[in-house]
Amino acid sequence: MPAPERTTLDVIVRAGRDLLESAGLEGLTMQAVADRVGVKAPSLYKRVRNRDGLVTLVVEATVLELGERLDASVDDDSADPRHKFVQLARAARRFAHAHPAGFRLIFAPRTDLRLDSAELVAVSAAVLRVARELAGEEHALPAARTATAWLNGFVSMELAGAFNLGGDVDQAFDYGIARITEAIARNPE
Amino acid sequence: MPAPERTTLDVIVRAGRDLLESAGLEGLTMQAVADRVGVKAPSLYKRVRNRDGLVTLVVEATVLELGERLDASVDDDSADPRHKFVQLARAARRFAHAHPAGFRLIFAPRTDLRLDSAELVAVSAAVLRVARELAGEEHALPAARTATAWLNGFVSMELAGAFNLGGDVDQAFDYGIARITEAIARNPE
DNA sequence: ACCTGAACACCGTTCAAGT
DNA sequence: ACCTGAACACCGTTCAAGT
Repeated sequence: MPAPERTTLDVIVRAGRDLLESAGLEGLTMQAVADRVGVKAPSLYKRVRNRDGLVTLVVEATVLELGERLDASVDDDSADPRHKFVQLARAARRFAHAHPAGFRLIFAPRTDLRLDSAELVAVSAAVLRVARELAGEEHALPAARTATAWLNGFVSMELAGAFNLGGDVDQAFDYGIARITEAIARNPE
Repeated sequence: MPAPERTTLDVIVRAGRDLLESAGLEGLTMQAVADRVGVKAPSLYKRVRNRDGLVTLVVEATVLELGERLDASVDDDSADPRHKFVQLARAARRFAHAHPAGFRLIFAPRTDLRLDSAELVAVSAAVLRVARELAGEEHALPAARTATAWLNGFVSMELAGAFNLGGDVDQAFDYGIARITEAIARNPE
């Protein structure tokens, strides 16, 4: 009486992420996930506590991938922290465009859903490193927070369509990067 | 064969806003709203197209109130645009703390829900006015966008608990205001 | 040890029937 | 003209029964 495993937690989370992007959070149903992975809905409860648990796993996977993308985006050889900061910001925005629903969920979590601090640290690592170069050791944390807040705010407003009123959004983004960089840099010139 | 009106659209929207804050978006159900206003769920469809329509009305009412609060927060007699900006930012944050779920919904809208530009203009009016004083006529729009993005980002991160890692959040907010003001002001000194 | 069908509670929505 | 009960489709979740 063995029992063939007909799916995997990884496959389930992958299906969840795909559904989130293609059908929104409300389209991420247990039945839809089950269909995708070729199983009946009740079977999912063998790998996942419940729907909220699955959503949490989806968000965590998204945060982890974002962290990797950010890490990979900075050119460590560069001596110009301003340029590194631009690279970081552009990479984050690119990720948000590629995974809008997942990105939104990171900072607009459902009431009950709370991110592990480990994951948050993972995303902040790259930002903190560049912020340290840019603002100096003792201002690194507030500088990183200010930059992250602006970036998150800009992108979520963009995704929400709040910039429809005219003007080139790419240009507005670059303007914002320049201003924020200047604001947090040690010696703006 | 008349028909006594047993509720009002206003009462329904009010109930929706209360439920949103006390029970979250998923607690804002047609049945819960119906219970609150003393009617059965199907009757709500006389005043509201469907649940999404109700949520839209709730968000619009929230945006309108935020706009009023922002307008009321700036001291028009003051000659110091920097101070006006601080007042604006603090008022927005106060509003977000008082209506966290509603505030989140403004810039993290559901997929299908789109804000009327009229409402967006209402909120931005006060911000644009101060931005004009601060950054000059031709930089007013990008300055207002940069400031709004930071503010929205800071508050949503705060509401999401992303600042738990230590440090005084009030202090971080004031630090951020100062930096952003400096970044968008015409003549930072 | 995993999978499924059946069942339950709950939700959004429609509609015929009441007043 | 508004209100309601009944009904339907859909969802999350549990659990006994299969292999």
